[in-house]
Amino acid sequence: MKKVSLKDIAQKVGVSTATVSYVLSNKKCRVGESTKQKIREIAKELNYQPNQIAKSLKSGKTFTFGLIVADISNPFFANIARVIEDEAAKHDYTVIFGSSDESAQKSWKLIQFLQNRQVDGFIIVPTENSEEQIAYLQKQNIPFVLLDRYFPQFTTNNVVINNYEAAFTMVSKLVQKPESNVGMIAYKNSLIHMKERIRGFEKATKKHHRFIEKISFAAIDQEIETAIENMLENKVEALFFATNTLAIAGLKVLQQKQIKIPNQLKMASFDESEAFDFFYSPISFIEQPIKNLGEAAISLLMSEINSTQTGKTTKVLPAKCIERASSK
Amino acid sequence: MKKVSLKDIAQKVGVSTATVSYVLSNKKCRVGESTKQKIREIAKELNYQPNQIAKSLKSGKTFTFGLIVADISNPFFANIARVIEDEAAKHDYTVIFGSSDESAQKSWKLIQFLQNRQVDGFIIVPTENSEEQIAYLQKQNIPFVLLDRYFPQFTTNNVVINNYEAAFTMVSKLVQKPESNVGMIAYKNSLIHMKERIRGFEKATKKHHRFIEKISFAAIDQEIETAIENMLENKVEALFFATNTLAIAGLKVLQQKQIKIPNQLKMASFDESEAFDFFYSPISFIEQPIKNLGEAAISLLMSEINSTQTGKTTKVLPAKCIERASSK
DNA sequence: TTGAATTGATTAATCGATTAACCATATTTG
DNA sequence: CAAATATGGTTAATCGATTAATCAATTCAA
Repeated sequence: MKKVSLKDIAQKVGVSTATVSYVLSNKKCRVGESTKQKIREIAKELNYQPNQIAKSLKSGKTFTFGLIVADISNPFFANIARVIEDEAAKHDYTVIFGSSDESAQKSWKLIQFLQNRQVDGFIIVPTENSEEQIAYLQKQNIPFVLLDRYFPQFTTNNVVINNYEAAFTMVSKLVQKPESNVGMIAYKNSLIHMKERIRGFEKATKKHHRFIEKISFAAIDQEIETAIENMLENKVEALFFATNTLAIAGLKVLQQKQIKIPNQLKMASFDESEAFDFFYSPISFIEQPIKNLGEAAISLLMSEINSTQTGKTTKVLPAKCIERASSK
Repeated sequence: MKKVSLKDIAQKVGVSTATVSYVLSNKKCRVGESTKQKIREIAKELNYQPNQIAKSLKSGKTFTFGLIVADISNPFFANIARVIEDEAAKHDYTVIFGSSDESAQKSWKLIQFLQNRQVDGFIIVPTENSEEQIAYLQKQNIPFVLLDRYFPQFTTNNVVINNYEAAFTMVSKLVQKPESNVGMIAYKNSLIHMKERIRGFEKATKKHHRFIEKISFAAIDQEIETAIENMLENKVEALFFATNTLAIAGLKVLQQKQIKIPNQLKMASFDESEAFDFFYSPISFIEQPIKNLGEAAISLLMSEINSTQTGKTTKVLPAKCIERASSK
């Protein structure tokens, strides 16, 4: 069965499509009450649903946002996606999402793909080496907000957390004994959020012997094992993980090696994970304000779209250190 | 800067938009080599990107699927969404998703929303009381596949797991001592997947004293506590959870009450969770073949769209019982 | 040399909804 | 009573890409 269009209603009522359009869109226009009623009646009877594609073509607006995250199957991003979905719905927007897998190439493909579908704006968790993509969006005057990370050299709308302070605070608590060996496991990644987390770690460990291992996103499982082994060889007494994914992978190795936490090794991590709660000694972690992040992103994007703001805004939200058994 | 259209290229080259369209879509049509070259050149220079909205309006196809899951922030659905995204991309389709929160009303809104955006097909995790929605899609001849659950009274394309067998197998292992008290915590939900899981539990506990508590999805945290307390009062020796969400919520209560697993209480659950691995006695669980589920769903949907199949198909995939310390 | 065939490109309709501009009647107003 | 103003609608262009139908100019065959 083909979809019902304005034309079908117009024919059945015996008026032009224009009249039908005026009535159904409640435009203040001169149409007789009886015709109005009849049109509404028939529209309901045929269960008329306006074709948004046609509307979009005419109006140039799709009421759709593109959301590009690193990986939707990562709980952090899935949760953010959920918040963004809900917030967007409040403004009658839908969300189309895609995962970049931290690959600039995939990210670029997604941007083009979504742009061809005329999304009204983007929320992007940018990958390494995606600077030209950001420049492109800027040049095209497409509204967008960067999330979780950004490029300091560009003036863009950003929503991030205070990575440096959060890392500093957490690590300070973790490594109270000076002169001891301490370690951090991070991603091999030049993006600001990672740099800031490392900077926070370094600031907090000035008086320690520190070891930093950098893992590449694409080969976590392989690289994490050697990284952990190196840490153990260096006899670190405290270990800080830059993300939940790294921590989970690391914990698996530590468990295999039967390292007791926190007795043999104290630890803490960025981000949440249900697993952290159920570990025999609950893992200390830095809780990101996911709901606020999503809300801020949509709010910024909306004001960008409605051009209610001049210039660009960077929102820095505070993360919370949750100290538990693993770091004491 | 406005987007580049066929018209812009046509003007710059000095030909009609028709010619440009023929050249850029590689239609076998009589156009001179020199004009072809020039058009391609200018198109590249202006970075022409076809407007998919316009294409869609003309062709009636959007190369977009609508995916409705219960909750994208649930790892099970997030993982499935990821697989579906990747599989769809292989066929050059995008995915628009939404969360129904197990509410038929929200689900209906999403369906209408997505249909107005002319998605070419749906993958739906149906909620309770959404039978009319399924009937509607059938009447409208819209291609769709039901995932995780389905309605036996409708002949539809379904992709599910063998809930009954999986539950039976797992529970059989869990409750080897006959005559003992055993319990199951499920959702208050009449959908087939839940019924089947309960049926499997009942089949495996014929010779036991069994207790079943049913929790409503919207109030897990409140209801799970009393449910667990009831179980403890009834002195159950083994407890089976119908989903990972229930298990996680239940474990939190059990931990509060300092119940030792499996010494005081053996347990197992449906679905995976990272938390299961890190619990002091790793939780036994039923592993769903997420990748296969997503692949099967897209594969069915594609063959429905290309009408390469007659009639409807139900794919039942086997789930795997992973036995670990918690159930021994 | 004239009709047929080939080449290279244009015209115009179409998808569905919107909306400025216009056209009939009917009703007031001066 | 003629001119002005409402009232109730219709026409046609538009958004951008596609494509059947057509046209003009050239080349070829008879």
